[in-house]
Amino acid sequence: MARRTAPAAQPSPRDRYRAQVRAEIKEHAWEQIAGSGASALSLNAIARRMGMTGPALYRYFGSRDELITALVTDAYRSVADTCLAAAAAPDASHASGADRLRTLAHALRNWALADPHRYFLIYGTPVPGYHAPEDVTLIAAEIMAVLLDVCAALPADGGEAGPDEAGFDAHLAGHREWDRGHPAPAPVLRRALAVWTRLHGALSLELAGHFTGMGFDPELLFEAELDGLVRGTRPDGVQ
Amino acid sequence: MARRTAPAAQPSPRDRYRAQVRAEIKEHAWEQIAGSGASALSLNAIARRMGMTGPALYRYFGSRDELITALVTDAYRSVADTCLAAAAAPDASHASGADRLRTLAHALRNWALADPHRYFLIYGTPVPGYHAPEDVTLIAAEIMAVLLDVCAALPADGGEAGPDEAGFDAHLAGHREWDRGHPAPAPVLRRALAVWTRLHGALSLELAGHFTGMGFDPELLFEAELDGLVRGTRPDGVQ
DNA sequence: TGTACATCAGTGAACGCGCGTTCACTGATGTAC
DNA sequence: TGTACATCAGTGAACGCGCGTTCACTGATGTAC
Repeated sequence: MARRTAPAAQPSPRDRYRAQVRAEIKEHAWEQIAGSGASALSLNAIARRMGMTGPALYRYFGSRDELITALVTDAYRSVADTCLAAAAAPDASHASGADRLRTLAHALRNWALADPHRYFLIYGTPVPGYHAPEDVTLIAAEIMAVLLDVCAALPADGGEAGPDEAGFDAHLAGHREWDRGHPAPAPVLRRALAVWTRLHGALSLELAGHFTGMGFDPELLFEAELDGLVRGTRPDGVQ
Repeated sequence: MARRTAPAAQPSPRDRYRAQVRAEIKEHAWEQIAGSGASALSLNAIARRMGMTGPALYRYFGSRDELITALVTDAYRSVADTCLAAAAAPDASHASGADRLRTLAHALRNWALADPHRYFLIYGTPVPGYHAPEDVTLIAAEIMAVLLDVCAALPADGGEAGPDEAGFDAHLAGHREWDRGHPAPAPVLRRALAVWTRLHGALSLELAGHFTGMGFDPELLFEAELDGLVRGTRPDGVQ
């Protein structure tokens, strides 16, 4: 009983080594993705770079797909942790909703800029034939929950919505299973979705290089969009 | 002189055949991209599907990269033509700026939904190591020009901009080489960029399947975002 | 209208390459008594 | 403390596969006189 044969027991040196090699494999995988994209990920190439032979990697990952799944899951975990940390920053409790949203957005942008390929592995072109495991949908829900919390803390949007905005609010009121029981009213849900899609829109075009050669600073565009989101669609919403 | 040896002369039967086979190769290429993604594009596989041998394709495309370039260029041309046609619709001259923007946005969405892989080939994860030819930057400029025209025709945004929005306007006023001489003031440039990034944000997340399982209708989200763009950031802007 | 020639689409063999994955194995590390 | 055994990381050979690309060629199509 105290023999530490239980699966969650203290890690043995061998376990420690395994975890370390697994991590090293993933690091090399990220480097390779950065250089040649996710679909060009090659186990043999990774092994070569690590001074090992290809088959050795099968001790650590059952297949190429399993490795990709681990990378995707790690990426999701990383962005979710980044968002959670930003929303729970030391001064978050004293901060206004607007400041919290700004902090969250900046954290997301910095995360994306730190490793664009990691961002695209999640939010970019879907890898054909690849289906994400269920874990990531849970992590994605964590991100949505944080986003909803922050948006709920924003000052209410005082002005009236446009017809299609109001229509979407009405629709959301009846299709909000995804909010996992969050008490926010439909306009807040819509605002959270707007935060997601607008920040992604500006960020992904920037990362993909669509603004290069246009001359303006993508960061300022991001800030301007964020400004609009913080202030709400109507100026009355300004606190 | 009249011997039609000039390059732009009437197409001979052989030229016609060449063009037809080239088109057929590209069609099969698109099918393959739809199934396995752009990076898995294989000349041999295309040839097989066409009942030919691999080397035969080298009569039509000098290399795999040349084929991809042709696909990218075609995709850009197609989306640009779609936008141009939408902006120049028969009733466009009588239509309000708001209606023209709606028409343009809907045309873009339909174009994207008709072939998501084509959309992602342009706006998705950059193909690593691939650099687009200069043609496409010219086509991209055409798209921006249409967008600027339509946005310039919108009723002015009556309300005052937020600090970061105003800051970006000031920045744009000094970094507008990309507008190719369009006379619109900076706020219009900003609005055009917002149209681009917001529609792309909603559209790309929808196409990538990030909304599946959330229960709401992505089209209504698109409409709501479009609503906000048409009405401007301030309600005073409503015509 | 008919013949000689040039053009060029497509073939088949071959090149070297890298891939994912399996399998039987060696040898080092850790465990049990 | 020492010996016998089990575990397991990593190797090397092999599997079948598909890839992009080249090359010399065949045979049909079109052109010129």
